[in-house]
Amino acid sequence: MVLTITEENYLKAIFSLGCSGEGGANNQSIAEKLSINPASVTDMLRRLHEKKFIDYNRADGAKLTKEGLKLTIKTVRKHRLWETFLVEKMNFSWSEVHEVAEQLEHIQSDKLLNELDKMLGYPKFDPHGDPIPDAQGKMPITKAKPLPDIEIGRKVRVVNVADNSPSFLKYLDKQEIGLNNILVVKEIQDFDKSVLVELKGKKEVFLSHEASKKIFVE
Amino acid sequence: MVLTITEENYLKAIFSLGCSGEGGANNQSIAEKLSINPASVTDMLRRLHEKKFIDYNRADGAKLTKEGLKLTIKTVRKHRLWETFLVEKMNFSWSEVHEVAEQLEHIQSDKLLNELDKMLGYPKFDPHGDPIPDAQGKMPITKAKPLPDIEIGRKVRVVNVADNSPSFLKYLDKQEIGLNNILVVKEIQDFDKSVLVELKGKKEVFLSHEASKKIFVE
DNA sequence: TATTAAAATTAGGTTAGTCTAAATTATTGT
DNA sequence: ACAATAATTTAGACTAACCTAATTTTAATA
Repeated sequence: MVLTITEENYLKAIFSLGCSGEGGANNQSIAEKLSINPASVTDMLRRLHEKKFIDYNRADGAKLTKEGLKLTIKTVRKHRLWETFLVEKMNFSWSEVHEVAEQLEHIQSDKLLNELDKMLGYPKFDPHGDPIPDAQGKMPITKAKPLPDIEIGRKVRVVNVADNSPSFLKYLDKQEIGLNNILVVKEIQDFDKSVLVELKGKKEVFLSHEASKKIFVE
Repeated sequence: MVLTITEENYLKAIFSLGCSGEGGANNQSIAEKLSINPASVTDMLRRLHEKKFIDYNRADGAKLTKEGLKLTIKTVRKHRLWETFLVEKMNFSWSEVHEVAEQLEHIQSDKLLNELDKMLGYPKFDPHGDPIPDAQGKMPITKAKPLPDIEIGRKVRVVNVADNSPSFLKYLDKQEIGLNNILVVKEIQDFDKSVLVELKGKKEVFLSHEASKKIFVE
């Protein structure tokens, strides 16, 4: 029941690929996510299958088993609690936390995890608006939608961003778009689907279609 | 300049063996400290020597170079700051921190380390009374002595314990001996060198010679 | 249906870190 | 000084994770 750090990272990759889509994760997408060669993935998938953490076949790809899912959700919980800690207690910005949390998520101590949760006031969402599973593995659910799906003229609140890379987050910082900001969708351009939004103080900015798809609002 | 976790652990072992004694650390003592086979140590010492982190020869054993010392002190700093964090902020007892700190000390983030230091108020000693190197690598120095070296009748304060194992620390907890406790040395028994000390509230306890050697007072 | 392209796997190799067993080198007591 | 003992090193092998190159399998298309 004890996973290596590498195994944890594979399961996380399979989890995140499985979430945002159709069936399971295929060999190639996992390889890409972990920045390794597809050939290297095969072996590990076999191992994870033997250990009963995933179901795997060529047709459906890799999918987490119940046991695999449980372990992975715990890793996700750790990752997101640590990110919250870094922002709330250690003066990190949301664009700085990911890399460090990738390390911290592998620390093994249930007591530390529980104390962290308590210290932070049992948060439900991390600094990017991603849901934090509770100690039982339950995730809060929201009905957030990506910005391009919002009707023109509606006033909405940013609740989640679907890309935690420093480059994207720093771009949002520059545009003065942050979690819980209120904004109004003014126009969607026909030719490139870019979105014009009004921020507080009447300031208006254009967001590319690519960027706007990653901004979830309510 | 980037060390693997294993390399960091070797350097820490060499450091701690070099501190409490004569010349350098020999093959066998390192193996014992790391709970591995002496034959496995040889290779790594060669590697660390090649990378200029240690000087090594059969006569003098392994000694850290300036560069090796610098890196090791940083690891020690991290370990002790994390231990302090766990006790001060996360409700850990001094007998619970070591194992988790062994994991946390390998986290790589200068910002996190500095913020940790700041959050804790730049502590000079960890929960076992061990000195915490500052950001420049400087260690506070104390003139603490082991309990058996104290004259009968003197009133002293516990400032450090030289064994961080849970078993020893829990034993001290049972005896109600903790950091900063005031105690009076009443007697040293001839036949087994055990020490009789008076705690606050006039309570008296016997400490074996083994135990008393590990308790440092001022 | 046969060919081509894409995806997955196999084969063989590498590095870090470990092991056991055997061989070598030092140390030490008489 | 020399045998016994202790410490170290070498040799050879293992596992986890990765790689590249070649091959096989599956899917897509003319």
